[in-house]
Amino acid sequence: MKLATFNINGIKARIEALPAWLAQAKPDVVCLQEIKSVDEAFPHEIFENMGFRVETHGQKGFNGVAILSRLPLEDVVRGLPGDENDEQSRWIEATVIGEAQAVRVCGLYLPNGNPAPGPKYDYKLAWMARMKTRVASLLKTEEPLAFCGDYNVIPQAEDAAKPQNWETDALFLPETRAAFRQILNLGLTDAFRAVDQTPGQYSFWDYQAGAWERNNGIRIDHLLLSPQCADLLITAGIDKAVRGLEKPSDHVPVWVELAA
DNA sequence: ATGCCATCCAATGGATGA
Repeated sequence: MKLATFNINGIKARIEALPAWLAQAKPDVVCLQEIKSVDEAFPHEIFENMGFRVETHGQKGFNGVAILSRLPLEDVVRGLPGDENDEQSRWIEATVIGEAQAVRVCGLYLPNGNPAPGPKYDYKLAWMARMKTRVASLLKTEEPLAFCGDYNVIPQAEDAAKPQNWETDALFLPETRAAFRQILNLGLTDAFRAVDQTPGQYSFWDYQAGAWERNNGIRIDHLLLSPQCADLLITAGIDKAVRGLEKPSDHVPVWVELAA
């Protein structure tokens, strides 16, 4: 099973680039973030005609996540449990029935958190604490789990071209990285780092200031795997070239191949 | 660099993003 995550920065704006990447990369399952669409307005048919089931958890204007899958999906959950007052659409789960193995796939769009300190940063840290609780709960099932999405976390200095520029940013503050490590330390594996320890591998380049041309990027899109899922890991990669194509998102797809 | 660009919603500008 090829499983990918891709922050598309608006489904309407990516209505040509996303199908083009799907046709080329041929993933079986894709977690999308920032669809920036309500469920009713999401263009299901385009993807259904390509053989994908479509499950969305949308919101007007911003945020919004979705799962596209060529494989059967069961038990879809929308929204991160733990705060019934949270109106933001940032979490969707489904069990993907692979040929050899079912995998519980969680697609997530972790809050940005800037400016820090402030209420947006408080929301980010609270969201991460809720995610930790959800991960711990799912780990008890001992089924293969994959947590895929835009984490808005730069895990290490080697994951940024200019780490000094991010020292006071919500994506790289020590408290952010500590909260990310707390989730990892439940027993998750950063799939990309399991297969590639090379510094300077990025998944986001800002639209501004020629960030792409200067390779001024950061690695913030991650697939974290539970122990039973990490045992299925064959390989992982980042589709960097997508950033240089026509009308790109500011993020590129990150993917894993699983023996599932 | 104080958002330089991009997207969305709504309306010729504001909010948001990382």
